[in-house]
Amino acid sequence: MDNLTDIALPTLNDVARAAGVSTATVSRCLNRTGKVSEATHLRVMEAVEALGYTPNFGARALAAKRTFTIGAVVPTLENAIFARGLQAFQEGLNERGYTLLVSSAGFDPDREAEQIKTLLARGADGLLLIGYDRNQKIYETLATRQVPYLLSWAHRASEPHPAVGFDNYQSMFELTQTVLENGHKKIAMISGIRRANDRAEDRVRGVLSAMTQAGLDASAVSIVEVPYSTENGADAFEGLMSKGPRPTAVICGNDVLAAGALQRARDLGIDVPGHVSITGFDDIEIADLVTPKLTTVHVPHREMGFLAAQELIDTIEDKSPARSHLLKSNLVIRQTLGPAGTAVTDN
Amino acid sequence: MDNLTDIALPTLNDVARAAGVSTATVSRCLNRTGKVSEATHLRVMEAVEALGYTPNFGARALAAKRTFTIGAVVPTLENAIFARGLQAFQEGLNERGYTLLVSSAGFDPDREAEQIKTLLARGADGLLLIGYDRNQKIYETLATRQVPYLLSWAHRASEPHPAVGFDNYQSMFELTQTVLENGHKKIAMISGIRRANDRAEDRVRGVLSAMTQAGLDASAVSIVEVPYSTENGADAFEGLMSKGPRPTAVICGNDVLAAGALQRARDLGIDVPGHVSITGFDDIEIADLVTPKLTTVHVPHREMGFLAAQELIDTIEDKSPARSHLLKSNLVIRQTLGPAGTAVTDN
DNA sequence: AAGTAGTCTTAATACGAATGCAATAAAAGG
DNA sequence: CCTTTTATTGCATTCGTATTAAGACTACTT
Repeated sequence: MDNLTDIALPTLNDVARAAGVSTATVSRCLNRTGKVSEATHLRVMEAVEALGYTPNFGARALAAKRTFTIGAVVPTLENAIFARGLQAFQEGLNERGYTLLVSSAGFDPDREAEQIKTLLARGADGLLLIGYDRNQKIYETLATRQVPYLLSWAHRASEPHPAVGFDNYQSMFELTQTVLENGHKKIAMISGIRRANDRAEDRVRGVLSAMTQAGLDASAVSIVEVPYSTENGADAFEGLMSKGPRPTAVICGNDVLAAGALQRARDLGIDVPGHVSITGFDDIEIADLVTPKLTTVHVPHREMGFLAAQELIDTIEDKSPARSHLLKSNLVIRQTLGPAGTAVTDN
Repeated sequence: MDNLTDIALPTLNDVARAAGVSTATVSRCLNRTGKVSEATHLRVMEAVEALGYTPNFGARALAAKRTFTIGAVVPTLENAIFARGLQAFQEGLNERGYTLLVSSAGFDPDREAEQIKTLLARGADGLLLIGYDRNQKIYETLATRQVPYLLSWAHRASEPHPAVGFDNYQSMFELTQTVLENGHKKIAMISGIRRANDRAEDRVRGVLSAMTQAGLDASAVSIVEVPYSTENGADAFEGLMSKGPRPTAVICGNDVLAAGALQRARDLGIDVPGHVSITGFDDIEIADLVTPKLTTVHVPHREMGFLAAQELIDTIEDKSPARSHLLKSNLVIRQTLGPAGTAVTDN
């Protein structure tokens, strides 16, 4: 009666005994590997059911050196765009019998490295990482241990690492072209922190490059760099509007920053897009909910997540090198972008 | 040269050999358990560093029957409110050396049960679950296996399960009282699906109860039940406004539904709060970004996550039964709630 | 009837880390 | 200098599952 206080989980052995077979046979039943007669299979499954047996994950990983687990390290889960991409990724994995292990690194390279190590120690069969920028050592570790990995959320033709993503530079380049076509000449940008973040970096480059190509002075663009948050977007916007000559368009590194900018514009009584145009990037739900609706770049998050899942699993199972895929983003013209100079300058 | 193709990870054994000690000693160094002399400790740590050793998670779990892992199953990660609460929860866990394993069940009870099983098989030392409503069998399994668990996001004095959360019923009751104080009599509600969701259920009860207490006919409240999404919120709102006598206030089950309703109101040219008042629940970022800003109930997500982490770990380590904590939510009066009957009825 | 080719099963071992118990070395006491 | 005591360290076993090589049994061929 005393040892009722520590009921042990049923093990393979228990199932084997209950079914009157060896553990090897039970194992084979559960993994659909090798031949097992119909009758035995049935008997085993009944025992499994009766005992409520669940395989011990640790033991299984130890013995098989496979976990059917994929690890993903994202910068943050607080931005809906990653949460959504991950959702699709997870669906893709589940379809093929894999489980997703997520962790977020808070845009901190050291924490990312740590999380990757943890994921590897947990026996992840493959890894999904966001973007290219990270310590070279991490890539070396991955290569040494022969862990299949895939980068996402970015795609640079010049990089050797396999990636399923879109071109941040090109996307922002095109958005900026559209802004310029609206007659804007004084442009400002609110960017995320570029250090250790190739996506932020590429987006800034896209803006500057479009300026230069249009014959404008790229160095005249005021760039404010802040961590992604609405609060920071709002403050950065206010800063831009309060000192020096006002820009007629503020290009934001993502929708979160843009939403913050828009909110502050409203609070300050600055008309958008009458006085200032604002653009975002990502096309998260919020872009369509704010007033006026945000002009932004739609990122194919679901497609990206799904395709990444397929590609990564293919790599793991075929042991073939992963292939890169370039997906298309597209402009979503809504309401926050308007022609320059239609409003009276109240400065 | 051939076997360079399959480089094995360093094991405890490798470290032991490199440091010239036994595996037992290395293990003790790594776990700060038992006595190890300063000198050996140093030597071992150097070997660990040199080999880039990381303990094998599966093996460790198998031998120690502890994983320092907490599993959490949330309905969805697409709603920012869970993502944020989880963020705080994770921080609380990390502080005490635990790791978080998240999975989302998409509001599907069967998937939730499945995810719980998976988490247990993975050796989670404890579980965080959202709300009370789930199959009794799950609670039985948890009790049998003696897995510490904690519920969150809800708190009902009447339930025996340990929970760190707030009172959904009471919160909505108070919000509704405030709505009624604004003179509203014709109320409608857009709720999430109530089946297998005690939070949604309690929120509806809160509304009806406040009506009754104010001497109004609760059965006159039109309740539309839809899965949480802005799209559904928008459609539900349009439905409410197009048939029958229009309500003067629409109470939404959460901010996502409310944001959708608000968006559709704008698209239909219905003034908020002039013609209709709208309220939300959760107080996610979006509530402050939409125009007009959403009147809602602020949920103490960070406090909840943090406290849940502490409580759960205490339970695991002290093996004492978990204690429940009732946290306070509070009304956030913004702009979408106004007095009833100020606008001309255009119906 | 015996050999043969299969088909199923089992016994035994490996996987990597933790830990109770035994052993050793060093320090203290006499 | 020998006996106790104490501080470290090592040996050997354990955890639960996968898997290989070998054994048992069946059915078939000749």
